[in-house]
Amino acid sequence: MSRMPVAERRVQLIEAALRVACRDGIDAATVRAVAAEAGVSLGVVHYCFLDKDELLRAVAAAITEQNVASIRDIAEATDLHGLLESAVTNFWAGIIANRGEQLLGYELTTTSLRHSEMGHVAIDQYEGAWSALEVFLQDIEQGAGIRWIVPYRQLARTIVAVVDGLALAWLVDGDDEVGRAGMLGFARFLETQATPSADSENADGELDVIVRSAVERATLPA
Amino acid sequence: MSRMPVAERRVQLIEAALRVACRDGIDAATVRAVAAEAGVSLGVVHYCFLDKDELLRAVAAAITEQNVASIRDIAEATDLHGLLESAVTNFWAGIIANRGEQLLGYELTTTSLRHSEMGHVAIDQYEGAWSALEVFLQDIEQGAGIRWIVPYRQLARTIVAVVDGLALAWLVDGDDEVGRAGMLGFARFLETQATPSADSENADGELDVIVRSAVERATLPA
DNA sequence: GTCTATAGTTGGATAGAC
DNA sequence: GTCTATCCAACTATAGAC
Repeated sequence: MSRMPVAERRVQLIEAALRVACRDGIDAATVRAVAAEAGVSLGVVHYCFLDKDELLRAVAAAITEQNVASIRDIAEATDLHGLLESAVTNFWAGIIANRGEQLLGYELTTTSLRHSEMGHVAIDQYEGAWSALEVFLQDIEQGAGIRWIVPYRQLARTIVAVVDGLALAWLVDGDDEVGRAGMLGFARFLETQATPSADSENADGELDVIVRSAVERATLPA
Repeated sequence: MSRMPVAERRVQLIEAALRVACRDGIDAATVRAVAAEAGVSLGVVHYCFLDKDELLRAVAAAITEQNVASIRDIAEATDLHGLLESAVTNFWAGIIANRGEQLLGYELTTTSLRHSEMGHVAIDQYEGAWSALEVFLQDIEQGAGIRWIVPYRQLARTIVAVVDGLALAWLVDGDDEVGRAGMLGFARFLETQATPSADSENADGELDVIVRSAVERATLPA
């Protein structure tokens, strides 16, 4: 464990803090617990980070980056329906596979909103998610040959809000299936927010989507 | 301050704890801080409550009851559109008027999900909201002469999820107007989940609603 | 019933040996 | 750079005086 460059040591400690906080909650992520998890002594943490809050901010940044990355990793598909369905399914699977991390995200948000030492953490979390989703929505327009009928940012905020709500409810009652159904229902709603783009290569198939959706009316269950 | 029945003293302490926690966050609601806020000495709190967690559980119950009550207090209106619009507007106003309490609700939820001592708090919060909304949805059916085309519970869960998501985003970025717009957009979506009931007294007017909504497509902004 | 005093823990941060 | 020892603050909880 000895003789390690500071930069490397920092990532080691951030990973240890992430493990502890995901497993036992943000309150359990004390400097002592993180040091023990990383197998280093107490002083090392204070040598690598100014104080506990700087360590927690680094952990929050790591989680946000991870969330943003998971938004980018979306399966490709030819039509809008299949694309949204697979995107939503994959995204939900990523959530329920990391309960501790998901919960930690909300703990970090509320902590940031209370304590000024945690400064911009909450804003960075949401700004990161909103921005990544804007890019994602633009990519879909290209890939599926559609145009969104509401502004990117507005739609991005809606997606984050619905996912947050479904994730919170799932954290509380643990019902995987209800959550998945809610996400799929939301995907159907999203279809109604798209219209075939003028320069679409397969405008006919896409037109079919928008017509169906207007008739069937999207059910947005949870 | 002296000579007060225990039951009365308990509500006094719960109110003090609520004030402190709303103002400074759940971590700041220590036994000491609550005692100081209530103007009693440290020992009194431990005399009225078994331990700190019992006090916090009582605070959580008070908040949940308050939330449930705010769901019941909904302005009356003749048609579905006006009813949903006023309900949503009033509800949102209640949220942004109590930022601290709203944030405390999420702090209590995450705390409950981590610490077994806080036991059923999170479940009680959501079960309470879901149940109250089920009753609300049934009342609307009577009042507006409609039938919901999805099960009560499912729709109730959707409402809680969307409100949670919008409230969280508002807590982070503080944009009252975007939040209000999101709520109103969601109200328009809810209209598409209703159909005129067979025994409606003014079936013609209600039919108009469902036809409009199917054509205009609900925009659910945030 | 109420208050003071204090026990017993925990955790952030630092000083100083190695 | 790393570890041990230690300080100091804040908190829960209780014991015992009044």
